[in-house]
Amino acid sequence: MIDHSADRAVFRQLADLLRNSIASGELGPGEPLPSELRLAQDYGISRTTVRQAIGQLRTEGLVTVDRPRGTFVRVPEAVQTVTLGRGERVGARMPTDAERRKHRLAEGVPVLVVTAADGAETVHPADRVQLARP
Amino acid sequence: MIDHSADRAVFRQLADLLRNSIASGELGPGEPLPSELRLAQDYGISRTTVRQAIGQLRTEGLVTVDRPRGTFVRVPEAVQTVTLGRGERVGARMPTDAERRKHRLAEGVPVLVVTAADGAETVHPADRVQLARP
DNA sequence: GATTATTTGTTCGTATGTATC
DNA sequence: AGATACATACGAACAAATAAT
Repeated sequence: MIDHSADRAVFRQLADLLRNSIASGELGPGEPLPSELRLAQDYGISRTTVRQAIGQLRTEGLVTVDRPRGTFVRVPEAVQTVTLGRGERVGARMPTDAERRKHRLAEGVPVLVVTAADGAETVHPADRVQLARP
Repeated sequence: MIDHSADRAVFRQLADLLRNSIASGELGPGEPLPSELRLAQDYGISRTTVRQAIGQLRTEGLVTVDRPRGTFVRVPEAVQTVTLGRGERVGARMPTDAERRKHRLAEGVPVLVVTAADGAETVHPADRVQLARP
């Protein structure tokens, strides 16, 4: 499973394995990942390396951590559709730490930024909002 | 500058300091951050903790790393505006590791996902593309 | 061109804290 | 109370790539 002589870093290899398990449905939404200690023992690597791999998946928005219960495959949020006004433009970026706390955003979730004609910006959590052209 | 007795983790405090320096323009686009070793010495913390702070800024898309030259404040990309087709919807999410490499996306950059009426999805790098309602 | 110094990347180990079961 | 699990922080070592001498 893990190839220590490979070019790709061990933590990236583990992230790939876990990502594939999620993509294939082997690890479904809401299901827990094995604990960090368990993964470390199973693959014969340190807990530090396991945490790097899980950190990768967190930044990708694939898993959420409920400390100290465990790490779980993210469950998709209900998506609300917002209609775009005339002449509005849409961009996306990562929120800052302060924005994350303010809007209670999960890790790895971008924000949609809607810029009105007058330059006013509105921010929407990208895991709960989709924008539609009428 | 750093309060070890504070509630907020040391690496988050350092991330806040650096983020403020960037927001204020004290550290302008393209300018290098002090080296990890330098930051560790200046603030009397370990390099591990410095790396956590910089990792935070990387996931927020504020800095890019050019190894081993250093870590730099990100320079904004030229934005291309794409017009939305009729009935198309727009979402955003973080790219997977594979998508990042495929589209040569920098860290901390989300993708805009345009879903057509027939369900077909198109992906745009959010640092170079803005969507407009005609 | 070769060597050295610098800087980030990866990985290990250890310890302590905190919240949950 | 005790075990479990994630968070934070320290230290150390080596690799790899670039820059400087």
